[in-house]
Amino acid sequence: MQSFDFSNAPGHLVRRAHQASIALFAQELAAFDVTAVQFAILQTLLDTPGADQITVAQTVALDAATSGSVIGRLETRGWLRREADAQDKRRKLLWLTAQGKLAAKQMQRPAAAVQAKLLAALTEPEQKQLVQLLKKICAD
Amino acid sequence: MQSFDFSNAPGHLVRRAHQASIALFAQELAAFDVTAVQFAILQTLLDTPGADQITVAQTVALDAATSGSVIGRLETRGWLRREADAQDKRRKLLWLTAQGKLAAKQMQRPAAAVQAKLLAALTEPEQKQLVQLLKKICAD
DNA sequence: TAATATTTATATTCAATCCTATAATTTCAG
DNA sequence: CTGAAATTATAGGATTGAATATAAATATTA
Repeated sequence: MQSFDFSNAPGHLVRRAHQASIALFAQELAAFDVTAVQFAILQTLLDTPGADQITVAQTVALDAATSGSVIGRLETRGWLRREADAQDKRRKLLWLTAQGKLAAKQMQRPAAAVQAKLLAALTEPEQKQLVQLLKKICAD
Repeated sequence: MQSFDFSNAPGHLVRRAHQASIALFAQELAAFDVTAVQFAILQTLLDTPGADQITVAQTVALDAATSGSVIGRLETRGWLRREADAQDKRRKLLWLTAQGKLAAKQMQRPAAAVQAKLLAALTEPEQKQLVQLLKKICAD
């Protein structure tokens, strides 16, 4: 009945790949009860301690509102703390707690396993190509 | 500080690609105020009128709970109606309304434009390859 | 046939996501 | 310097998404 073939549409495939990625992440990191986005924020703060929320949001590709709520959950969890910037009182700077640092490092191995499993159906060169193609369409 | 390089992680790139896809969809189909998932359900019902919710959910890759709520919104919108199955009273069968059919068909052109724009940064062969690779990792 | 298991739909809960609006600051222009 | 514009954080609302629990109906098995 001439409907749109969304099963081959890249938008639909990307959505399904995202679903698979999220499910794998939850499975592999069940012990931490952490999401992929939370993990990304923790890794960012491992790299750049004291960053402000906006910078972290840009780094992990989130809008300010979303990053605020996710960071709030990480704070409640005791993995990071927010501190007002003395220079610019609008800003809140973010620091991992000791537990946050430890957890963030322990998550790295299972997070790498997620990536491997997500691409398990592809050959080595296909894996590299997929990453390159995705980077191209994600380039701002 | 030896953090995880999520900027090249396929899981993160897939999430960003999904974000881009959703944003493009909202932009190109602003006149319809419809989401990609809602669109997929409408196209499915264009193809298989009278399908039940579970079948539709599987077709568009949604769990039953989510499809139920999305379908409820489409019903409120007047684009489809739910009808109890006389044979199996657990089931509700789905049918597009006249307006639903019309809208679903009018959405096809802008939805195709979304796919084209999503892949605009890629060459023709790259586009085909990305779709093939995504299909591989999405294969159940 | 009766008890059990499965299927379907829905409600609830939580997280992620974005949008808009608002408040508080800071910066910039006149 | 003062008023306008931009920035940062947060609140509220809506949608997508999954998990869980429950209710209703059907199917299967003993």
